[in-house]
Amino acid sequence: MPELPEVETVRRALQATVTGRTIRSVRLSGLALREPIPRGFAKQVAGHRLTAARRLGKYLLLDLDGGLTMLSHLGMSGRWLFFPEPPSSDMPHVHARLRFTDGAELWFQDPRRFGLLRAVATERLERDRSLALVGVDPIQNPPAGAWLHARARGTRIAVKQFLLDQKRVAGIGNIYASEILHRAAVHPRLRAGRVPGEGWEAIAREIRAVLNEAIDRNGTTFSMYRTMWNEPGAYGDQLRVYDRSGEPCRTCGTPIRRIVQGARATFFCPRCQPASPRAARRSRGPRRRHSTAKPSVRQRQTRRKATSSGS
DNA sequence: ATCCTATCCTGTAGGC
DNA sequence: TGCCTACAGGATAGGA
Repeated sequence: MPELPEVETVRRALQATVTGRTIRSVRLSGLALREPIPRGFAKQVAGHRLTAARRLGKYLLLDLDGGLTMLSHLGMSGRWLFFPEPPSSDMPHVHARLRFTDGAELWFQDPRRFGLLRAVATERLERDRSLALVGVDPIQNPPAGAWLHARARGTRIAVKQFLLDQKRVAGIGNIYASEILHRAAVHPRLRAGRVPGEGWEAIAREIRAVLNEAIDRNGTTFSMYRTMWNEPGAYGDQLRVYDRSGEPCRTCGTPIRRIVQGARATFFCPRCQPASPRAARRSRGPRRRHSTAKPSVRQRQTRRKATSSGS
């Protein structure tokens, strides 16, 4: 569920609320997530104060004093929930409850249990078996088009799959991969090794633009994602292709198509994202979104709607 | 080495 | 209404 913008939204909320608080005690559900929460977790973190909330790709890093870091991943359905005063009624699928010395609580809820929660010595984070596999973070360290181009040389996987691989660029998931490729005008099935340099320049540009715009809107709520304040993300209105199968492309009106790649849905516009570079050159003439001086009526409406509906 | 498939789990939407 | 199936924002072990 949560991709980089959703995780960043959660990180900011955690940074603003739980840093400075000291953990008094921890209760665990005992159910395994992606892997079991380690037995000693509660004892490790109890008594320590949260000093910072960081993020790497889709991983959240909650630093504690004393050189310890809580490493968490939200998987498909994970949420961190903060309660200044914890509710008396129980909630389902809560796997960890951190109680602070002031009575506030932080809960980790995860119905599908694909998430992750463990404590790692801060100085050993780079060697953590999960984090060690995480590639560059596109917000902290935006990859240049040439860098992506070089990384893609010789690889035969589709460019959509390339963007989903967390070992290269970390944080892009299934929604934003489709969105980035549409805005970059690159067909998702193109082999990454065959995407031309100008394609990678466009992809690099749109990775930054899409992720930053999504962060500005607190992410996308497709079905279950909520911010830590239980509010939906507002980027949903901005989606150009994701989950819009059959609906008109917001750029050219052509019906959006849904295909399956690696058992995941991909959405794209067959006209804006031609299957071959040759076809791309052929069709580039009539509609040049990025070079027209005047935004289209539709673009202006979208912009106005976005600014007026912002929280 | 690289790439692909299946798998973990629950909730929900849509078809009948 | 209820039952059934398909699918969902992720990561990864293991096989090809």
